[in-house]
Amino acid sequence: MTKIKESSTYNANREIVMQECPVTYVMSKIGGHWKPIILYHLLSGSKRYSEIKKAMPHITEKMLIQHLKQLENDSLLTREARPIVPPYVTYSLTESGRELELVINAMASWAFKDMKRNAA
Amino acid sequence: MTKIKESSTYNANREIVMQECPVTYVMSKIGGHWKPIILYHLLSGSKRYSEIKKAMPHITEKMLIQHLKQLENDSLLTREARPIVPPYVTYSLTESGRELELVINAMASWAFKDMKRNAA
DNA sequence: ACAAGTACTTACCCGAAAGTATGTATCATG
DNA sequence: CATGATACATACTTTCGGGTAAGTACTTGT
Repeated sequence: MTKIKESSTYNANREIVMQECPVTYVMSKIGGHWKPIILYHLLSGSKRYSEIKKAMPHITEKMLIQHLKQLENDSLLTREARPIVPPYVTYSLTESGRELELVINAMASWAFKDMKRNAA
Repeated sequence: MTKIKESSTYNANREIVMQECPVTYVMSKIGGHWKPIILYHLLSGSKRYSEIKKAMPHITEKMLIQHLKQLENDSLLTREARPIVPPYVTYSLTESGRELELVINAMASWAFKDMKRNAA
């Protein structure tokens, strides 16, 4: 897990902004290149680690577990490991995570509209 | 304007992801600490540069104009400068920018729900 | 004995985003 | 003639997210 320095303007601003800006709050949970994609793939149901990996060929393993852990910490998904070998680990969305579908849909419909507009 | 190096894995991945992920598309337009706040302040109507600045005490001038220009480039707002001195410049949302209100609302309602859930 | 499969972990590096500090143009006013 | 107001611009530095490459643990199959 990457350590975070506390006393920087960067983080000070981030916190200030977080408290007043729900958009930034959401970004802090699902921002970055990979999180939305992970969530998207889990919207269709629980998946094994290796299944997610297969579904996202461009992500590195480091990034994948890093984000899976962050999403787990943020209570957007849960991890279930069966104590067998080879390991069998599944990830599923929580209530909170599933509710993001509405947000994602709102973003998607704006995005498609905007892409069309800018293409014309 | 910040120059962008083309041949990096980072940007390669970014482009791959952008084409398939509307969420990332939206993020590329309104991501970062400040853009959503700027948009939020403009939702209540056109504002002068100095008014926006006053409304966002923590942002530096560099960040403010940088993001205003990016938002203008992305056609989310328009800039109107009256040729007088001292300068009088106003910023207003475009159609595209105003349509983001729906997205912002979806995000906000999820954020508040999630904040409450995590506080309990 | 050794490779293969699964789900990670760790050390190191690089580039983009954000922040700091200072400078610029124009004119009105004291 | 110098100060203030407005809306920027630019050089430099720090911070953080992301990427590369390699290693780990445990067991089954050959």
